[in-house]
Amino acid sequence: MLSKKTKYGLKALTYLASQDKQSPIQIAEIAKHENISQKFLESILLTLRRNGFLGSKKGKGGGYYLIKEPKDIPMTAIMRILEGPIAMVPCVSLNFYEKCDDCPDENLCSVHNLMLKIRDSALSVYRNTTLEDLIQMQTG
Amino acid sequence: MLSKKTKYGLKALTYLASQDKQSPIQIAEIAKHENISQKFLESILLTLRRNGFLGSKKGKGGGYYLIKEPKDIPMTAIMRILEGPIAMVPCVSLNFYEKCDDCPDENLCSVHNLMLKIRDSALSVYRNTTLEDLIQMQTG
DNA sequence: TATTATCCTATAGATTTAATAGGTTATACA
DNA sequence: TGTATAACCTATTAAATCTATAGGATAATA
Repeated sequence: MLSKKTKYGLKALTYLASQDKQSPIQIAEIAKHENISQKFLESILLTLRRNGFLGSKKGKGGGYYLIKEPKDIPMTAIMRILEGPIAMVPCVSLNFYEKCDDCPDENLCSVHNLMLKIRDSALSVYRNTTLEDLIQMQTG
Repeated sequence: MLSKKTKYGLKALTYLASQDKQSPIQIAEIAKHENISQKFLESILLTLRRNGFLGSKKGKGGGYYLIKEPKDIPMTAIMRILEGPIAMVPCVSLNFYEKCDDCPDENLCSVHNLMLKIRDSALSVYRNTTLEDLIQMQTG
């Protein structure tokens, strides 16, 4: 299951990316528009800022804004920050690898090899999809 | 994340499918061979039996055995029973569809459309992989 | 009738997720 | 300079889910 955190984060990023003006957008506006708990969204946007996706400005007229061009933000990066590993098991994860406690030999593990395929299939989607593509999907 | 339940279930099925003899295999043997808690595995095999994948026999010489040919058991079926929906969000699920509370229009939701692609990519793997293929993967 | 092994329900413990609380800090502007 | 605004930050709670275990009931074998 995709976590609400990731879902809301993606929606917020899409909303920010689809704005014409480059002035900051308030959390409250995004939360209202996307039907998200404002406090929860607050913590999500904070994470995205700390990881270099968003900039922010405090006080009146403040809010959040994208730091990079939507076309330069691949889904792989966003997913890894919000959702964690793209792989379904740590033993096939590129960025979060961990050996299984059971399983003496990964190469002989049927689950390992199946999940390798699943990982690759997901990667091929995420690697070829940027935030800009997400906006396209939205409108068409 | 793939649940332990699914992981263990897949390992058990692979183990059963890779046996030469057609006599029942005891839970204890599978659990030992695959380093799985026997009681936990018990409940998993029970689920698989109730869903028509396994047959069982009680008493001495009893155990579990496959009902169908490994080549006739697609991963889609196993995953849906053990792990639940293949889709990461209910709104793109073929077998477990649910509308999102937020989201007035699915077609305009970027998350929806992204997860549609992810679902399709996973489906293409699961649909083209049977239990027999899992054994092949196992041996290299 | 004793032994074996599955069957079945309930429940406990652990972990993760989702959301809230409550205040702090920085900025704008009158 | 003071007030309103809006992000910043940590901690905590509430709910859900996952993992595992307990303890006996049932059926088959010999």
